Amino acid sequence: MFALIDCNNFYASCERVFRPDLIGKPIVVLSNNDGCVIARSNEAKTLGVPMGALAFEYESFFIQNGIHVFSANFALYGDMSHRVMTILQEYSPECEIYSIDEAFLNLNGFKHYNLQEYGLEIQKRVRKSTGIPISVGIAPTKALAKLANRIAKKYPIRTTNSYVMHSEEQRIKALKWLKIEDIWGIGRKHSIKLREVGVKTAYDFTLLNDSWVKRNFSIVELRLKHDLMGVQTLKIEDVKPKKNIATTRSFERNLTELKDIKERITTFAVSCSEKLRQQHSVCTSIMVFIRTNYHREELEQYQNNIILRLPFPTNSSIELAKFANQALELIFKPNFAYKKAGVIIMGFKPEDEIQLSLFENSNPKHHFLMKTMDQINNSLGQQKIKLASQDLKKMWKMKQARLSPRYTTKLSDIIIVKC
DNA sequence: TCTGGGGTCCTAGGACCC
DNA sequence: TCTGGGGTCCTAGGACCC
Repeated sequence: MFALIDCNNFYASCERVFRPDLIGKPIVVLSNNDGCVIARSNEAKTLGVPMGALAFEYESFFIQNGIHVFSANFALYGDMSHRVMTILQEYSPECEIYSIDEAFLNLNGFKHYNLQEYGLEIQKRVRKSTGIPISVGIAPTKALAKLANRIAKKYPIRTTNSYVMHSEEQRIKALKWLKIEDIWGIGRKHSIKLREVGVKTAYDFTLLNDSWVKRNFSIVELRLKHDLMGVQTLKIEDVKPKKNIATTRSFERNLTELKDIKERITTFAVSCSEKLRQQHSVCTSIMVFIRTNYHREELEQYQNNIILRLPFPTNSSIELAKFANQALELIFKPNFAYKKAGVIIMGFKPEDEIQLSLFENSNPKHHFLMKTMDQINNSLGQQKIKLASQDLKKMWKMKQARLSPRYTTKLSDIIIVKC
């Protein structure tokens, strides 16, 4: 059996942990730049706030309905996630952290356990230790555990969100209940295509012919089908080093000047480099993109991207910033109002297996310089040391009007308890 | 005024090899 | 009229996830 554990309304729940006065009250969390809603508490969902609701459109709705609004506080959510995951790892030798708020546990070999009670125990423990409410779905395969979790959320039993799918009858009933577009791994495009051939539920999907599924979709959907049929096809995955690393942002205002965008691109490249060094890799290609605001159709639009193959593999912030700026100059066109840009690095290799080139190589001094920079930034706080071409005056600030404190990661923000 | 950010995997097709 | 057979590697684009 597998368990899928999912934190309920994770970002909203994180905010509530440190604001117990908001228990039972509606909460929404906004995206970067306070643009749109990316998380909602159950109360906010009930009031009818949709996912992705535009903050400026809903401003008065929030006020009228007493909805508490937060800017995204990823420092807090990342740390809370780490705490939850650390606990979950105690409950199985094999744990896959699937996303910031979800994990699979392998429960094969737990057949003498009462899994219903085990699920409840995990739930209680996470709640007690972190304050985060979770849902637990337990079933014979990963895809079915996803489904069991959905049932657990939808039909809580006396305020507990835990469901175990033991029997074949339960499996069939659940599959008949699950709409095709709600299957994990079947998105919008696929569900439209499936509905066209009369497949309305997950159960219908499992009745399809294998080769038809493979031919019309791919091996991924075929594996999913088998997993839904109760045949363990998807396995617990190990953490793998990333294959791409991206830093992309919308700007809080339009940028037209090359020098302004250069500064942003430099900062994005530095951020990518830091993540790259953390996983001890070097990269061989870099992509830079820029775009105008595609939501504003009345303005003249332009977007472009370019991939540079680097003359040598590197993870130096200095070198990657330089290449990123070269790339930018190749695609930048004046007289456009740019709204978003990004840097994506690709083609990773382990940093201790670099193939040296006869002609040009990464500056060996950078290795030590970067190590020192990372150490300083890790101990004294991010961005304490920057490249001079970055924004030294802190001109750029994301719009984060309603940011909560970093309760768990910043010394001055830790709450004080008086007793 | 205002619209997020970061990932993965698969496939078809092209270029190349013998 | 008619044009082999068997491979590998790479990439862009499209689907999906949170």
